[in-house]
Amino acid sequence: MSHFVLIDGNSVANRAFYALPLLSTSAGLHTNAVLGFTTMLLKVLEEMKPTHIMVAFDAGKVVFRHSEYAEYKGGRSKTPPELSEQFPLIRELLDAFSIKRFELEGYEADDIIGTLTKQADEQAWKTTVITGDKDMLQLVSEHVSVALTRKGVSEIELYTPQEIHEKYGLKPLQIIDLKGLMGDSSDNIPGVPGVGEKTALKLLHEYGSVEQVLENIDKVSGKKLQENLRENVDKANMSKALATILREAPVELDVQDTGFEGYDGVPVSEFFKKMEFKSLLSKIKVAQPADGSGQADAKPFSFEMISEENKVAYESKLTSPMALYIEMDGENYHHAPFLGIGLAAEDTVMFVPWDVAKEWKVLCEWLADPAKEKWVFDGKRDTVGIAWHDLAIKGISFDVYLASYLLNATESNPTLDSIAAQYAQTRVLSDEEVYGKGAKRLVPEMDVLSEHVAHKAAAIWQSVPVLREQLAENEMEKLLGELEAPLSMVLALMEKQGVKVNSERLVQMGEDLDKKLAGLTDQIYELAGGAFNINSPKQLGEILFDRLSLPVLKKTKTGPSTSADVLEKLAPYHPIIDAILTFRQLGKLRSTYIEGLTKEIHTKTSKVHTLYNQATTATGRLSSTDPNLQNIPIRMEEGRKIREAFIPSEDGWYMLAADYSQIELRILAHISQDENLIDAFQKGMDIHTRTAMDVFGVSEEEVTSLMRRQAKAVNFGIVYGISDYGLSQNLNITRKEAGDFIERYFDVFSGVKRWMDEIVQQAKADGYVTTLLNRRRYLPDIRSSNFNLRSFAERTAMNTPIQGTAADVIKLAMICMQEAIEEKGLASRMLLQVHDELVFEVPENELEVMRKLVPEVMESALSLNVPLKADVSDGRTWYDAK
DNA sequence: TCGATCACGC
DNA sequence: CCAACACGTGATCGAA
Repeated sequence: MSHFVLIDGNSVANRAFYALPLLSTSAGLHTNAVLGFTTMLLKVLEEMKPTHIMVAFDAGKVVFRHSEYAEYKGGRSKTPPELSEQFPLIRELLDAFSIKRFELEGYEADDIIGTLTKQADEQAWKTTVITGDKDMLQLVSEHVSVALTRKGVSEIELYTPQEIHEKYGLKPLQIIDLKGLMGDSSDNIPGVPGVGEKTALKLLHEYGSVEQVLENIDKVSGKKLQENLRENVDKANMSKALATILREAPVELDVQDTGFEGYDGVPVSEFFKKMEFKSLLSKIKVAQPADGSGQADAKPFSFEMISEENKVAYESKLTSPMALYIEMDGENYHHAPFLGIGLAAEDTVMFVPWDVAKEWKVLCEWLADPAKEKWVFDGKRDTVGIAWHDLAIKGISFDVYLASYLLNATESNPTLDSIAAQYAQTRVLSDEEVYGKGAKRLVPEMDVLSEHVAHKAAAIWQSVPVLREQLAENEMEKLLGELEAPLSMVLALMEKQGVKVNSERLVQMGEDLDKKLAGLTDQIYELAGGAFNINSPKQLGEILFDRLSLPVLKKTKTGPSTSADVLEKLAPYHPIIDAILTFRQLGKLRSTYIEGLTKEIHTKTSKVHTLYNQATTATGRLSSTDPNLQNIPIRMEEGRKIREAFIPSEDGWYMLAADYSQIELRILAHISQDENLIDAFQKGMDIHTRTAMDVFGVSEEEVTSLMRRQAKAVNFGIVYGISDYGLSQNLNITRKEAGDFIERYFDVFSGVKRWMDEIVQQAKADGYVTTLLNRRRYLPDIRSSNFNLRSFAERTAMNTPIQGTAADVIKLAMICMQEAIEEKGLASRMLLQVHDELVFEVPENELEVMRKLVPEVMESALSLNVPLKADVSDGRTWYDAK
């Protein structure tokens, strides 16, 4: 059966460009859009097996729509040169595959595709359109499906009439009416003001089309909506016309001419070599000459299995550099048993079962030899894991895990299989494929296991040169070599060291909580007039809003909201509310912080050994799990008491904590160069009071506590990049009032405003933003037509340089601090990092030194044009270090 | 098993 | 009144 595939070339290339990091060849040719396009194309060929295929491109400057609406696509910033230069390459790609491409002067790809799908539809051909543009959903019919690219271009979502009905409750052609009503900012289609997707769908479900809605304006509910519709009849009609894809373009191409019978591997692999798509080369089938001379491309994978008997013969193979991977059974390397070690270099791949490895003296010495360079995936994991076996690894010279994270921080927690797919020729199975998941997880037989681990080591070996090149391209070698890599070794020490926990204290607090919770439960049942599960938002909602008839202030997807901010507003209505709030608070303490923490106490050490994840966050911060030691309560006194259970691991020692004061705002002052903000910090003022003075135009004495609180919330919003809506929720004021606050803030701190405008512009041009140390975050949604996605990306553009630079600074401080401790021969140990705070355990005789040294090191980690400030305190427990 | 809701930190 | 709440982790519920 025939299958006709039509690709919207411009749309797919655009999506690919913004979804992938800006890669380039050694000659400096940008290739990310080409790579994304190729990935999509290979996937389509493999999964859809088209018999006919064609790619359409936009052509010419004067699109016929311009004559109808001069502003059409006016809001769109111009294509960046890094992308435009890739279009000729994409054409070359298609020629290599012998795939027909088509463009028509003055028409968009949409219209070409619209016309051809109509032809295909008339002949009842099975047809699929590949695009990133939702407008194209209007082309869907019995024979025509539209596949929308998602997550950039790596995944596709297929739409038939059924799917469109399920998702929107509309027929395909009504997609045009939807756009007519709601508009599309990316194409500058105006739509009707005040009408978004929700309202538009409601109107269409009721009336069916733009025309019908306009005929029945009087019946539409909502005065403002009626008014908007009445005033914008022309706009609505015009928008619908603009959104309509032409299906009668003068296309002189017969569908029959697009036949496709597979591609010739030779020109394709030539093209891939030119693009330096090393990982794709292995995926294409090059026809094998009958004499077998083409074997070079299909070298089978092989590796050496090391045993007690043969190990001596491989001693000489332990070279430098060499890729190393330690396979463990489980995620938590503080406990996970070791299974084996994979090793790889240019001409060797080996697997050493752990039982053999741990008794192989030459290998253990090689591991501990700092002169023998190791390339690894997550060196912290290896270092800590092997330390639990009283062995050591030294000489880690490249970590593909950290490198891959720096190249694309939005893909959090890179896995080795995904790294291999991007940067190596060897395919690595995901651990889930090898072990199974959940209850079915099982360590496989040795033959499967050894091959899996060997693949991992080989993939690391192959990835390193590619990653190095890309890091150099992005100027990130120093960020990796001087920040993340040394930091991973500092974190390894902290994790292995662990923090001592007073479990008796936890037990005692748990018992107190149990009593209080039992009392509260009785009280709540009494007030509610019956027993129910207080932990169930659903059941709680029924009690509050049905039985007690309290007003519903906010709804979630599943029913009325019972979150703390809502309950606080309901507190005056009924005494049960306060009891529930307290119950929630104490319940959280019990389950997460008493029970959860107790479970994580290591039996041998009586300590908790957290896992710091160095490659998870989009901003460059660390995160902490098992247990999470970055969210131990502090704001409420009852919760704060949990910190009494965190104690020094040696008798007579102290806990010492130091935190940066307002580090994000200081960084904002530095990068925005705002004179007012710089002045505030240089004078050492309380920043929230100063903000209140400036925003409200009053003197220091006139700042009320309300004014300071509001100024603090505005500063909070600036630092965290929240919207005016977010600020209004925080302060419990209207969105307009919140907007006014922000406006007044920007009047006073005009340098901040200027910087924020610039950074958004820059993000739109580059597709990413950077921190002071050149950490990078891609913002694929920055030019999205979806208001929410775009606004979010814009706030991220403003927030990430601030939060990310703060992360850079404390990471630097940690490296310097560890160096200082070692250099001065101190016994004190760094234990924790909580984003802007460092916690140490310190012997009494080092207290004086550390009280001075820690803030000094933190404050001088990076030199800015405002001073950095760190406050230090100490005590017998973490609680007392306040 | 997994999404939704809630709550803790910075 | 388009819709929406930075960055994380973890516990619990209840529908599949």
